[in-house]
Amino acid sequence: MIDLPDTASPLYEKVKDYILTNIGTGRWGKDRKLPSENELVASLGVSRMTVHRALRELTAAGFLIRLQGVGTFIAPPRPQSTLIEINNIAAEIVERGNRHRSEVLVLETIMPTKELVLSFEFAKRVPIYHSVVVNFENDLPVQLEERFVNPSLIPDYDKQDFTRTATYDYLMQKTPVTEVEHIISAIPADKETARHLGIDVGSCCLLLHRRTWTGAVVATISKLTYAGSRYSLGSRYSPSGTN
Amino acid sequence: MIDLPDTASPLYEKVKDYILTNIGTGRWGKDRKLPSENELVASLGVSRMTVHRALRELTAAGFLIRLQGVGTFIAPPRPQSTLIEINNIAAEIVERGNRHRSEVLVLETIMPTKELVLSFEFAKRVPIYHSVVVNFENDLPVQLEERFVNPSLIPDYDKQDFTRTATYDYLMQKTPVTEVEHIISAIPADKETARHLGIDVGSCCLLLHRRTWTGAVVATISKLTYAGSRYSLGSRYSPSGTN
DNA sequence: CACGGTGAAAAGTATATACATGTATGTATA
DNA sequence: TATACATACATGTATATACTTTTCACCGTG
Repeated sequence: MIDLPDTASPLYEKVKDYILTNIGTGRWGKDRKLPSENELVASLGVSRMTVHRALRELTAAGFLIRLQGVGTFIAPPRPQSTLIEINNIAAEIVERGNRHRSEVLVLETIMPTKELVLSFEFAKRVPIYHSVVVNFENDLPVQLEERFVNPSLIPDYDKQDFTRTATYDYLMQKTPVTEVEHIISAIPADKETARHLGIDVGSCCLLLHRRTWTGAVVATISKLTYAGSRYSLGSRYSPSGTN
Repeated sequence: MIDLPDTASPLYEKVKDYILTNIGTGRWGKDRKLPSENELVASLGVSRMTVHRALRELTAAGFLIRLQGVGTFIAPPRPQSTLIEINNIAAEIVERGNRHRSEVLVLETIMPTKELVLSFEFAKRVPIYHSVVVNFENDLPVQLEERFVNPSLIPDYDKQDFTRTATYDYLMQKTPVTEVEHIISAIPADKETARHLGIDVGSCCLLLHRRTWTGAVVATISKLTYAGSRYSLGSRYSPSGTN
């Protein structure tokens, strides 16, 4: 029977520490397989639920991998995935020390097209909010922002003054985002877009398509068009939080 | 008694969804206080441990704040930064079930231009590796990849066969990346690019500029050009790992 | 040898129960 | 009036138990 330290911290934390220490010192490093829950129960003298909680939290934190029916293993060092951060354009502009202004072209309630109903994953056709806003950086239009908003999650969207609060800020304030989908592509500007952004028809634009979820419900669908010559999405990122 | 959806997901997940939805729709938004565990037990007809697990996980994910003896509250909205994951193009193509092939156009050692010396943050001018590769998805060229590589970190870059190993894979294997910088923009294809990607001069392309660091040293500089009509960067992301 | 069944072992989920600990509030007493 | 105590209620932790789901190894049969 192994003794856990006699500190004030809760038992499952002690178990977590015990496991992390054993991983760190390589005691289980051989085939990278940990003792089973029941073995830990026997060797540590705590209940299975407590061991389970410790293992579950370490798994959520990325230290372990668990396979039902097989066992618990030390996770391989994190596979590299490089990330890009997409920020609130209003905040970005202000952060660069420039002036942000927006112009509301459309703010209305519409019946969604069949496509939109599908994108929203609606069971039936219900009215949604629709807004089109142009964002300016120092009086130069840089982004055309079209949004479709689920009224069941954000009820008063159509009554806001988006020349004062950015649409993004309002949405973030109103509903928690649990999931985000992004698609970035490059497209030539159509007549409408060109007019609003003050660029030539056919010139290159960045198109950022975004869907956000709150729980299982699609909250917003956005089409953000950036004048390619005036804007780029940038980020600097430390994969493993080394800072 | 409230009915939870009759899906396959475990009960605590349904409870989490139920709570997130109620937060999203603002049903509890008034004083931002949630029903107590015991109230949820009564209204949902599940055990307290199950409710507790749901609440604990949502708290860990940053949606809730809990105070012992007081109650559970909706957390203030986080400063949201949405992330896009940029993957290895070869792996992405294979994952879609398509065939990946690459053609090496250039693989050489060069003296860097003054601009590159600055980008690499070199103190003096030293030779670097330079490669240009076209990546094909089912024999359709989708990405033109130009890389400049720091030889002090990746010594044998110029001796590799990049029709077999993707440049990305080789680099990731050779040196740990501690930091990544990305800039995405939309540009018209120049003559050279158009020729390699088999598209018209002036048609829209996604340009992804990337620098990677190993410690304080710039390891690679890449210029990835995607045919705008054939490729888009996509991602789906859960801000706080709620899944 | 190939195939399928069967059971053991592992993690996953759900519940009932108990007690611990922290907070707010109301009440009795000095 | 002010302090101390009792109490109710909130979340936090720990256990015992039971059942489910998945995987794997073993074994017998064709």
